[in-house]
Amino acid sequence: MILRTHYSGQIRPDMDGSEVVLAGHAHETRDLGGILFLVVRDREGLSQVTMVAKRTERSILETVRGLSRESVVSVRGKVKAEAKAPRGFEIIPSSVQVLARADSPLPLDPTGKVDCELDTRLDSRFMDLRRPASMAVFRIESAVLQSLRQTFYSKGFTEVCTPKVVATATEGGTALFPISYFEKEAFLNQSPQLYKQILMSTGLDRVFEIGPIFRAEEHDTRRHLNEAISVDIEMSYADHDDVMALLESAVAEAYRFVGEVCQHELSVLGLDLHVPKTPFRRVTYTEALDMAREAGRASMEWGDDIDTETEHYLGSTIGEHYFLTDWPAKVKPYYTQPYDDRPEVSKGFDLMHPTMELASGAQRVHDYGLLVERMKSQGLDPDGFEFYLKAFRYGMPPHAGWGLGLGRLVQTMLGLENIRDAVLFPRDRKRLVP
RNA sequence: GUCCGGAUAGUGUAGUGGCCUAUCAUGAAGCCCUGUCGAGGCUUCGACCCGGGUUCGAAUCCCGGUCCGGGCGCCA
Repeated sequence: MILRTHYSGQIRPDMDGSEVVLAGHAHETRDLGGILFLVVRDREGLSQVTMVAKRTERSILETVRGLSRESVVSVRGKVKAEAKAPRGFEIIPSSVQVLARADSPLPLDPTGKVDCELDTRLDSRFMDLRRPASMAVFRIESAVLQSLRQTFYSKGFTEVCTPKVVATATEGGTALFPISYFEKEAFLNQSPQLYKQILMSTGLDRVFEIGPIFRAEEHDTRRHLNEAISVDIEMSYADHDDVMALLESAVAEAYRFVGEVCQHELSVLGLDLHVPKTPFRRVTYTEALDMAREAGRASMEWGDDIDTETEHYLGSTIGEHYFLTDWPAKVKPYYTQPYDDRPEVSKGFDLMHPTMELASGAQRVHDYGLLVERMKSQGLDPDGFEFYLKAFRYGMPPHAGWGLGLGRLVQTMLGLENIRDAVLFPRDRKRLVP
């Protein structure tokens, strides 16, 4: 049984006369009485199947007339070049099989004739993804992942998988999800940070991980989720400048690659992708604060975290990707390396899109004594971190790294209003299903 | 968490106290139609988030709840 020989995108008018088998969803049928059209949709597009009533087998006509929208069909037939047909060809069927019948009414309209709200779409995500514009986002996301992996492998990185179930909640200030782990208390990990760093003491030197992170924060915005995919790297014998260079080239290359391999998806979305120019502008925290103050847009003191209003002002002023560097040490985590000559300033950085933060990273503290001291000064108890600190006592190379939010990268690349559009099955404060 | 806005057929919407037996589109069922491509024409079906209150009368006003959207906060 052959259920498909060609996708829609592979059929062309010059295949006139050849037999093909299409399979997909019944996008719509148009019955004009004497002539009947069935439009079959697969992941590459639409194909029209044409049946002239007088010249078509009765059983085929009955099957197609009884077809509910979105039923799954397999159509065997001959390609006929036809100027009157969409895309210049149509299929004259010799058989039409219904592989699965769809119920009616549908939870939303995949043809796009009637709008639907994000919440409705997410409730029936399987059906939403039949809309070409929704599917295109995730085929592009896949290309972004492929590109990022290619970049990392080409630079000598090893892909790793670190645990998502962890024992300690003392990693930092963010809220973690507690879970039951046999007789013990455990948590879902908020970041692979500590494990990436432990791996730097092994001599593996360059690692990356693409995996989920979990944050139990009550945030409820169009750029936050409680489960996200983080693209994380850690690199030995490198400083913050080295990993910023890697980050900007990885991001720019992802844009370039998507533009090359996702032309169909980009045209479905009506986008003309602009590859950001590297190197990205570097703006120090102090410069950013001065810019905002001069414009009367900031009431912050040096040392405060940058608030959303200031972040948006900077983004709209700068207008392209940029790095925010040289953050006050006290607003960055304990593992962020301070400058030798001015310890109140750190080698931490954020990668910013004009609309939001995409990534944050730093050169890390690799000196055991300094790390313990920094932990204590941020109110953490080093005893809870023994599994981590141990790796710093037996020869830890200097290293640096970053974590990049995949959803935000795709969201900003495609100009999506809500990060939920860029995640197949988003998890937020309210949504746990599907 | 907080502020602002919202919730009407399966979906998307109109409707600011009586004109609502609730609009339109899409959909579904049926009929007509040989080139549709958001096909067209005709008929039919299908809805006011939940609970209280005000009023002669509530989809509409008030209170509480639930859910949704946006801003901010939170996000080492």
